Amino acid sequence: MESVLESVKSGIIRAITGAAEKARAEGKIDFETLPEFVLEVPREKGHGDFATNIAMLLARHVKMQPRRVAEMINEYLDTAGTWVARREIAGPGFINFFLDSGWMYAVLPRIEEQGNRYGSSDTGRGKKVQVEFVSANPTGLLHMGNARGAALGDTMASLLQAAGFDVSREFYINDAGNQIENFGKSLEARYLQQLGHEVPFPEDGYHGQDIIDTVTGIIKNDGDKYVDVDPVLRREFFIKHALEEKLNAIKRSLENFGVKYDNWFSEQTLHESGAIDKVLDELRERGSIYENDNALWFKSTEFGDEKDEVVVRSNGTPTYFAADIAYHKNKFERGFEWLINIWGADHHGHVRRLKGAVEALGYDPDNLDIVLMQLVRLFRDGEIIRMSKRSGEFVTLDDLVEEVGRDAARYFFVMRSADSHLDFDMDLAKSQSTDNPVYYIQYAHARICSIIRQLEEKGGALPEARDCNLLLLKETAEMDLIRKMIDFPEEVSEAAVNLEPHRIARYAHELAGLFHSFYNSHRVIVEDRELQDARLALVISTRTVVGRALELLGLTAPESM
RNA sequence: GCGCCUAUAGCUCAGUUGGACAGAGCAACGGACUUCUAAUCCGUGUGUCGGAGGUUCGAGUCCUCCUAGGCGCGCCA
Repeated sequence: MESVLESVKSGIIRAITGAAEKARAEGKIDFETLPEFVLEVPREKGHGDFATNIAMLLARHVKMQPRRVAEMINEYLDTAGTWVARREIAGPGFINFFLDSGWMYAVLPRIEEQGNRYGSSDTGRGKKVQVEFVSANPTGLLHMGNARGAALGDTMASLLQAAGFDVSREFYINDAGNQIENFGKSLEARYLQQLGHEVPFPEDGYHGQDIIDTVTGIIKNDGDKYVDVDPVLRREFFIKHALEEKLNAIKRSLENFGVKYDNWFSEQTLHESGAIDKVLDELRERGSIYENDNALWFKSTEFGDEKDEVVVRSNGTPTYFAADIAYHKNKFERGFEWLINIWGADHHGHVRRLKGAVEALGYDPDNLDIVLMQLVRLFRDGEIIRMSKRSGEFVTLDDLVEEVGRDAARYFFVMRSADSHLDFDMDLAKSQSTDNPVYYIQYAHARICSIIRQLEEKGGALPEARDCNLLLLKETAEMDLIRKMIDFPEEVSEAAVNLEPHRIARYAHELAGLFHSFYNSHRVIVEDRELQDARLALVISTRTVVGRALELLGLTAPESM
């Protein structure tokens, strides 16, 4: 359904187009095709509710002063039935439109009618999208980078769903390759060490306490029965056992963070099914692969990369990159029309070559978007928490959720755009004060619930917006709040299409701010029953929109605080 | 050395995709609770938009160069 904003704007745009064409028909101005003008909301309130730049764009073609063109168009402009009350020509040639404020009231019955669907749209037209995020190595615990990826990916997916895309959330499990071999060797060494054998620990092994715990668990169940087992079989067992344990822990952590996947995709299956060999054959046929030094290389330089990349090592084993190519082909084969990957910025070097590989396979690389997110720095007591496995100070996702809570953690991770470095202030995230944006937003929701409770205690009934005299809402604070809610559907689809969840974090904060202003200057429960009903309609809608914004961000909407 | 990202108020960051006088939060100061939750609100001001050129009616936004910081440049992932 067309939003309130869209329908008002499209009416004015039609009028502008009509005026330009009429002026041309009467020989006043001459142009072949109308330039792509915009009808936008000016920054300055004094410049009207909407403004168009059509005159400045046309001026270039018709070789007239922009203001003269504006006057011409203004003369032919018929804005009957568009809510436009007044218009002016200003600045270098803008035509500003001032609307009768009545145009805004329609949003309240709209929100009431759509409820939690308000803000959703058909922008995506059911396009199949896959968001792949976190995809952490199943050999360790989830760190801050994974946590930010989880919050960003999950929120993007929610936004895309709201914008009418058919979304699937996926986690790629790196359960194959060198690092897994290494993982197996580490487990094996720990196992033997725990049982008193003097064995060296692998040079690049996994030093964490967590794998010692895993091994202790194995010993508890099976004792020393693997000491005399063939090492290859032994490692195979350890890997299988440990991966399952780790993966379950990762799943639990993410669920605890409010993130649920539609699919967990195992890299190992690509090796076992022959998908990797197949995709390499295909690339070879297409001439994108060559042999050098007994290894196979992908010609990524043909796609703008700095150098070519090995896909099969001289020892015959495929690289991670080879698996990734097969994985992305698999994604397209599953019918996804738009692939979104969320990666840490330290992986940016792989973007070119993966897109190159996608292109080499005959797919459009523009259908693969790789969102790079900058790293997270944790602050506590004003100091950076330096995390390293060696120092032992290592904050995991579980630690973070336990310390600051899931809502604060999720909000802080998405409140900045992905490509800005994130300074995560643990003290601020924990504080239950005005400084904390999470509480600020949730408090707005709780306050509205409180008003409604008060009303019900007094035996009052909730009105329906369409039965209210909404014209009674004419205070600045009321109109600002209504105007903001009108923007919500566009805000959601813009945030979705541009993969910018921070816009919704910001929007929620601004909306809450407008509500708090209103709350402090006007009472809802008042003597005047008609006014009370109109204001109730206003705050009920506000609760819906704040609640929906919180929901999209994956936060709870408390009824009292 | 080459490549990618970043640079906006004292701090942390937005900036409607090229529009009019560049915004918000925090910090600072002063106010507002016998009334729906003061976890709130209302006032007070701050900018060589890192620097230099260019593109045009118009640049924080696009192009080039320079400076500073982060990251990457393995037959690791």
